[in-house]
This record gives sequence, C-alpha cells and structure tokens, in this order.
Amino acid sequence: MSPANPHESALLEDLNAPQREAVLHGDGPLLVLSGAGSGKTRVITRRVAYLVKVHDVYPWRILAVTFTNKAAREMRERLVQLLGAQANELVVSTFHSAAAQILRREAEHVGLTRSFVIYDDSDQLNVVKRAMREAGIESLQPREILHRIDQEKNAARLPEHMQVAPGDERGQLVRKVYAAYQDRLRAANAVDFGDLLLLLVTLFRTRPDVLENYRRRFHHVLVDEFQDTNPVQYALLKQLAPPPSANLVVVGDDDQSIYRWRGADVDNILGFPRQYPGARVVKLEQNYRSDQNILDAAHEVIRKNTRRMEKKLWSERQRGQTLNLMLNRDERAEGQEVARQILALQREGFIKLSSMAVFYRANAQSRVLEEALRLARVPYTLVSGRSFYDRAEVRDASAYLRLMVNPRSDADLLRIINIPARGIGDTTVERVTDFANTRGVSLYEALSQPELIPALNSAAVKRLKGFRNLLESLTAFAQTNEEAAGAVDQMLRETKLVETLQAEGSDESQTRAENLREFLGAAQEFDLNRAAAAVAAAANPPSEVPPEVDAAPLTADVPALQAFLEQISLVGEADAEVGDGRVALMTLHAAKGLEFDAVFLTGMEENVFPHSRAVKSESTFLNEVASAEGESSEEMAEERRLCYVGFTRARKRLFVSLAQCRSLFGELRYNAPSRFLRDVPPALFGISEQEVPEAPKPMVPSTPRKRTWDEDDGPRIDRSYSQASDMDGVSGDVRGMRVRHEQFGVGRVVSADGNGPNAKVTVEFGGGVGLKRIIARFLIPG
DNA sequence: GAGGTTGTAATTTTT
DNA sequence: TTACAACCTC
Repeated sequence: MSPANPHESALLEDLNAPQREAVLHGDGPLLVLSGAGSGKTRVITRRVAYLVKVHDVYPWRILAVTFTNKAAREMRERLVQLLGAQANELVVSTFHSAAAQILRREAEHVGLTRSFVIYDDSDQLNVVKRAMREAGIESLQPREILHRIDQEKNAARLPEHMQVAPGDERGQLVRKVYAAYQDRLRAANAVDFGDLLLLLVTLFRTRPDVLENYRRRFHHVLVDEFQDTNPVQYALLKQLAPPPSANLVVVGDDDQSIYRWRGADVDNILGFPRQYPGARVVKLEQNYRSDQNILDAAHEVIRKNTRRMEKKLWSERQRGQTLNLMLNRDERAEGQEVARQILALQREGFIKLSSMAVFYRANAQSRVLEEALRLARVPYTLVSGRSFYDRAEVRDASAYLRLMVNPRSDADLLRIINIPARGIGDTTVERVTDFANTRGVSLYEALSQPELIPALNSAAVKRLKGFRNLLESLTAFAQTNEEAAGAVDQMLRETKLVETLQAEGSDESQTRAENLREFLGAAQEFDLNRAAAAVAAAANPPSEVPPEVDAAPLTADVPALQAFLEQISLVGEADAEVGDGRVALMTLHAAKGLEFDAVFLTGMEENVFPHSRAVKSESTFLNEVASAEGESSEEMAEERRLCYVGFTRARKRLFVSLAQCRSLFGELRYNAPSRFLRDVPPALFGISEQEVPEAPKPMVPSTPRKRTWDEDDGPRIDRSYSQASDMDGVSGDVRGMRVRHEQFGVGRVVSADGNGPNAKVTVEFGGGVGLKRIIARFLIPG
C-alpha cells in the first residue's frame, strides 16, 4: 500500500469520504448501507480493483455475488474496465449461477451427476403434479404446494426439517409432496432453483472438508443487493465467510428490498451488525443521480416505513423541475398521454428517447401502454426477463437438448414425447409412466424395451421404439460433439422440428420456425463467446497459485452444450439493447439498478400500486393487530419500497400517472389514487392541496363522468381526458358523423356495429383511402 | 390418437 | 381478457 502505487490514487480520486472508507476498509466484515444512486456498484467494483491492484490479492481469491443477472453483468463489465484481462479470473455471478457451478464440481457428493439439469418454474409445477398423483393427494392446488416448497427451500429446510404442527394436516400433506418431489428431482438428475442453494448449503454442512476447499480459495466475499438475500443465501455466505471476522463485504439498501415474496428477508441486512459483531458500517447518503425534488418525494414515501435504517439522501444537484402528476380518464387515455408527453419531451431536445422509461407494477399493464406507444409511433423496447426462452417451441428445443445431456430428465421427455406429433398419445404416455413408476426407473429407461410395457398395442410399441432411437442417436451425438451449435443443429435436423413447423404453413408456425433458427443463432453466438474467452484466458498468464488451493475457474471442464443450457436456465437472454433510440418499458422490479433522465410511473392507484394483495393484507393486518400508529403489514411496506425504487430511478423528470378507471380482466374498476401519491407534498408536484386527486365515488359505469377530479385548469396538471374516448358511447345514429383517424385522416361514418368503445365502425375516408372498418375507440369526432 | 370446443379459473414481482 | 384444462367428436 505504498502511496507510490500508481493505481491507488486513480482508484480513489473521484470518491467521496464514505465511499473511500468502504474501498479502503481492511480485513473483517463490512456493511455498506447505500442509498439509491449513491454509487453502490462503484464502491464494490473499486474495492475489488483496489484489492487486486493495491493489495495484490489474486483475482481468483475474490467471489462477488449479486442477486440478479443484470447486476452481475454490470458488475462484471465495470470490473473488466478496471482490471482488464485479470477480471476473467474473478468469480462474479449471481448466487444461483455460482452455486450451480460449484454444485456441478461437487455433484457426486449430493447424489447428482455433473450433467444435472435445472428445472424452471413450469417444469417444477409438472413435477409437483406428478408427485401429488403419486402421493394420492388432490386436495391442494399444485401452485400452492409449489409455493410452499419454495418457501421451505428459501428457508433452508429439507422435507425432514419442515416444522409442521401435529394438527396441521395441510402441512403434513405439503411435506409428503415435498419429499416425493425431491425424490423425483433426484431420480431425474435434476435440480430446481431452490436446490441450487439448498443442496450446496447441505453439502457444506455435512462435508466440512469440501467447504474447507472453498474457504481456502475465497478470501474475499462481496455481496451486492444484500437486502434481497434469503435465509439460504445468507447461510451460504456464513459458511464461506464465517462470523465474526471473515472478509465479508455486503452492500445494500434496506429501503430497496423488494423480493420478500421470494423469501428475501430484510432482517438479513438490518441484523448484519449483530451476526457479525464488530462489523464496520458505512452509510452512503450522497445521491449523484436525481434532482432534489425527486429525492424529497421518494423520502416522503419511504419514511412511513417503520422498520428501516434511518438515512436521508441528499444531493448537490439542483432542485430541478417539479414532478408531474398525470390524471387520466382510463388506462387507454393514460397510455396516450404518456406517449404524448414522451414526444413533447423529445421535441424539447434535452432528453433522448433512450433515456426515458415507463414503469408499471404488473406485466399485465404493459399491453395497453405498448398499444398507445405504437399508435403514436414512439419507438420502445419491452424489457422483460426471459421471454424468448419461454416460447413453447424454444422450450421444446431446450427439452431435447437437455435430454441429450441427461436422458433421465423425465419432465423434458414428457414435454417432447409427442412433439412433433408422432402418434404417441395420452393413453400410451400414461401406460409408459405407470410402468416406469412401478419399476422405479426413468421414462427413458422404460423405453429401452417398450414391448415389456403392459397393454400397449404393436403400433404404440413401434412408435416408442422410434422415439427412443431418436433420443439415443441424439445423446450419442452430444457425447462426441464439442460445440453447442453443432448439437442444436443436429437436434433440429433429426427431430425435424423446423421442418414440421414450416410444413404447417401458417404465419404463426413460420414465426415459430424462425424462433428456432434464432435459437440456433444463439448457440452459435455462445460458441463464439466461449472461444473468445478461451483465447483471452490463454493470452493472460494465470496468477500464481499455492499448491493446496484449487483456483481453477469454476466453469472449467464444463462441456459446451451443458454450459449453454445452464446459461439458458439461469441467465436467460441478454437484455435487449437499451439505448438505441427507444423508450424502455418495464416492471418496477426490472427497473431496480437502472436510471433514466425521465421516468413515467403509471397506474398509481390503489389495488394496482399498491397491489391489491398488499391492500388486502393491510386490512387484515389492521384488523388483527392493534398496531402502533403508522405500522403497516410487511406486504404494504414492500410496496412502499417498490415505489421508492421507482421514484429514485429518475434523474431529472418524474411523471406520476394514474387512471380514474381501469379495466382489469374484463371488469371496469374505479380505484382511488394510490396512497403513495398522497404522501408526496403537493408542492413537489407544483400543485395546491385542493388539486390533489380524491378517491372518485363509485358510479354507474355506463355514464362515464368527465372531469372528475378538478374542474378548473390549474397549472402543471396534465389532463388527458382522451379525445378518442369521446367515441366511447357509440350508440344511436352515428351515420354521417365526421370522424378523424390517426392514420387515415378525416372521414364520414357509413355504419356502426355494436356499442361502446369496441364498436366496429365503417368509415369512408377521403384522400383516396376509401372504406375502412375501424374500432370506435381509435376515432376522434370531428 | 388428434384436434377442436367448451367451460372454468385466475391473474405480482424473478432466479 | 386470457389461459388452460377437461371434454367431445371425428
């Protein structure tokens, strides 16, 4: 640490005092409480770089984990900038990826082989259903059981560790299914997301010698987004970096804990100083992102939560413009108004489309917003987790690939046994399944001699044989082939998946065939990246390694196809490029960790945001608990944090939008304005107390009231009583009426089918357009 | 066994 | 409104 080290000043120069303290912190545990936009990732990456460059810590000694792929990716990118090729020796990944990699190395200790596959949510559900059938349990919803199983796993409990009260029959049933479910996963050489962590923790608990190998290797463990860790993850951290004195650095913000439903426990961060007594605590409260108005609004929302570590963000930035409140008649008007404001901002010229974003609470809200943006010709990208790999045809292809690696995977086999259609129907499948169950073998094994299966006719036996031969051929191919793309290509060829789709001839099937080609493209890209990484690794002389330490990359020796499959399961597709001149649309959860010049937070209504479930839990909570004033349910507290996350994504402009009524699954709902809205002082919106929207009174849906919330045109409120909505009540005689359409211009109504906004209206347009059938809501009178 | 039809239920957030 | 499952028919 001589000051002469040229790296030292470069790594520290643009850090503020607490940031610097965190980077310079020596050995022992450290908790960095890092408010939104306070440079959290910067601190963690600088610290890693500082350890490597100034303290000469070997990069392979450092394990940096986060919760989401996005965060892991960003961390890795920044570390590559700071450390260059040395960054490749670091382990930087999500909890689940890191656990999967370690588990693969140690597979034989936990009853798996190295080629185990990872089941996702829908695979899990299938296994639960089969486990229920096996256990003869029908009284519970498979979904609910799966949820319970997940909770147990998040809490680090195997079936035998479940705490079930003697009289709790449901609990008993859950445990029974859980046990059968685990048996099935093991038999299929498969794990689910929860197993990745739980099996590893169990392994480390039962085999201290194995754990010791990893402790010897990783001298520095750093955790980003620590507020979102669940008990298993925390248990894993404590194993690798045991209290009280290990070099464990956790960075997070209790106010941004938004994964409770997945078992995340805010107490992990709140109680860290107790678990690691003597831990240094550093608070980062200077915000570099948002204008002060935005921070004030966010603070007013979050301060209502009772259990939190007190901190208040401040900014040297200007106060900036006030927030904008957008009142809309319904969700369609909301979409139109968002589109209009986006275009207006763009015209002003200070903010690019690529630094604008539209947030919503639930994915279901996106459709209407997309429609509105499309109509207004606003380019946008939908930022969603893993849509491509969720498509049915892509999942089918993945199922084949997984079988090539691991033919015992029953869930995958069942998925594709009749895809493309090969005449193996439900009855046959059931007979095969029964046979396999009584013999206690996998389906693949059962198919080795289909003639032994009772009650099958010869045609069925023949088809099953053909299917088994196909799988054998593919499996054999996978064993000799070195590349992922080669395996995908061979699989597509032998299964005729693409061919079958193309032969079908519909537009739909063409798209699906193209998706499969894209899937092949993804595999090719994967191979290229892998080759490039290998070249880079070869060019970079590895750090010195003491003989007693295994410092090999965790992914060493994993065959290409397997690595590709793991990426599909755990990482999904890379995020769509944000920034190519498009507005980003995403859920509030997806927004965490991102920032934009302008943010539109839509659906700010009770039962939408906060979500109806939280609203319900709140009322039970208030009924049952004689709570201290201001106390609220954990669910509601989490919604509040989510709102805080949403607000603090905005750098300069924050538009908060709500609709007076909204149709949610068919039904028209009149929701009160979100409680979070009322927590923000009206002055921050540039409005007076009287202009704060009130809960609309229930009204008859057929007579939409207009101008409900305020009658006069006060300043700064963006009203968007959509003009288009004037056609909502298409009724009576509208023939001859003059109307306007975005694309087709002015025309005259010839006839109308039906009533309401969805009535189909035939319009004669001018300008050579002629007759068109248009949905009424896309027309503007006049 | 395949494919279409009707009925019903369920709608948060993601590794 | 949609998604999915059970059901029915060919």
